[in-house]
Amino acid sequence: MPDDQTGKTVTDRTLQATDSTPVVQRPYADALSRLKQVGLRPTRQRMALAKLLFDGGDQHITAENLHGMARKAAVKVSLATVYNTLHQFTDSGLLREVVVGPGRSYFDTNTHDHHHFYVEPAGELVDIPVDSVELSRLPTPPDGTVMDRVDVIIRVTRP
Amino acid sequence: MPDDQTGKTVTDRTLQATDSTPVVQRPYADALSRLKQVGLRPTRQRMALAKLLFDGGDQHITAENLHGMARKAAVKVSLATVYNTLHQFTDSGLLREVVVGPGRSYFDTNTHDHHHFYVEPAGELVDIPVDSVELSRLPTPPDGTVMDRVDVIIRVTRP
DNA sequence: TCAACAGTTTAAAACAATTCTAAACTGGAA
DNA sequence: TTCCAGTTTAGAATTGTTTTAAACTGTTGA
Ligand SMILES: [Mn+2]
Ligand SMILES: [Mn+2]
Ligand SMILES: [Zn+2]
Ligand SMILES: [Zn+2]
Repeated sequence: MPDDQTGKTVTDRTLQATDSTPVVQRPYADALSRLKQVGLRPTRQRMALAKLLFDGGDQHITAENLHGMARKAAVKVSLATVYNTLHQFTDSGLLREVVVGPGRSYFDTNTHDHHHFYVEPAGELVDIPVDSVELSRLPTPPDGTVMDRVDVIIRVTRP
Repeated sequence: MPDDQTGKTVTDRTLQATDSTPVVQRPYADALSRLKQVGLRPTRQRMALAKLLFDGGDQHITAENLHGMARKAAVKVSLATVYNTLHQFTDSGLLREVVVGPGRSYFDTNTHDHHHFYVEPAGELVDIPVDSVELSRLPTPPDGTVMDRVDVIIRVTRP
């Protein structure tokens, strides 16, 4: 049986994640299972990016930002691949894209229904728990269209 | 007394707007008064752009779009000035900027409190009257920040 | 086991939207 | 009129993203 990069098998790490640091564990298994889930080949680059994205808590990240994280983690991946991957992940529901400004788009690892504060001029996104916004009464979409999703962005500043 | 382009004075047209085509009238006076209101010099370019923007009903327009309208109307103005002007108008409250996608930003002549449908992939913005969305319960902004405005964008598609 | 091929990655160029620069111009005060 | 701060402009630069076409690699099935 051929080794992967670490020499550890997937199932090993999956089954032993019982105690300590509960938030992040089984990074390899998690990344792999996510890719399998959506039918994307687990290539070296996608695995590495998936780990960077999904290990640890939710994050709001830009393409450049993720590319920088990859460099720091000594993962060799081109910016084009970072963009490809982010879009593939978004299209398959692993990520959500949040647009806050012209030429400023974040990818959100939290795909649950929730909204955002956008802190200017810092350019920082902060989650709003879904139950702290109540959106009663929504309008009927224009004829011939169907509602895809509702984005609420609350722009805030530091005075 | 020197004529303006049309040979009509401002006050003339202001006072006679009583009947017919009620939506658009006194274009010159309107543009001028808006500029005065916010303390921007009524230059040839700003006046022309103000007319294009504020004559007629509310519109959602891009910079390129407005530049194109200016060309058609035989107004000589550079794209840089169009951008400058749109931002000055936005900063002084004459316009509102609506960001719908990375690298896609619209300027809205309707500055009242209202929301938007964004029709994809056409890239078309449609107003939602404010009273057809009810946003009960808003969250408290993060510490040290103050709420600037709430944007609701409902993304819809034609299936 | 390995050839074959579809899927993937990549450097580099291209692109689109926007901003910057530095020089020319102009509205309006004095 | 003169003068100057404010304005406009062509063109270059920047930013974020997409495209291209060639090289590479995971997976499959002989
Ligand atoms: Mn996208
Ligand atoms: Mn702007
Ligand atoms: Zn989020
Ligand atoms: Zn609008």
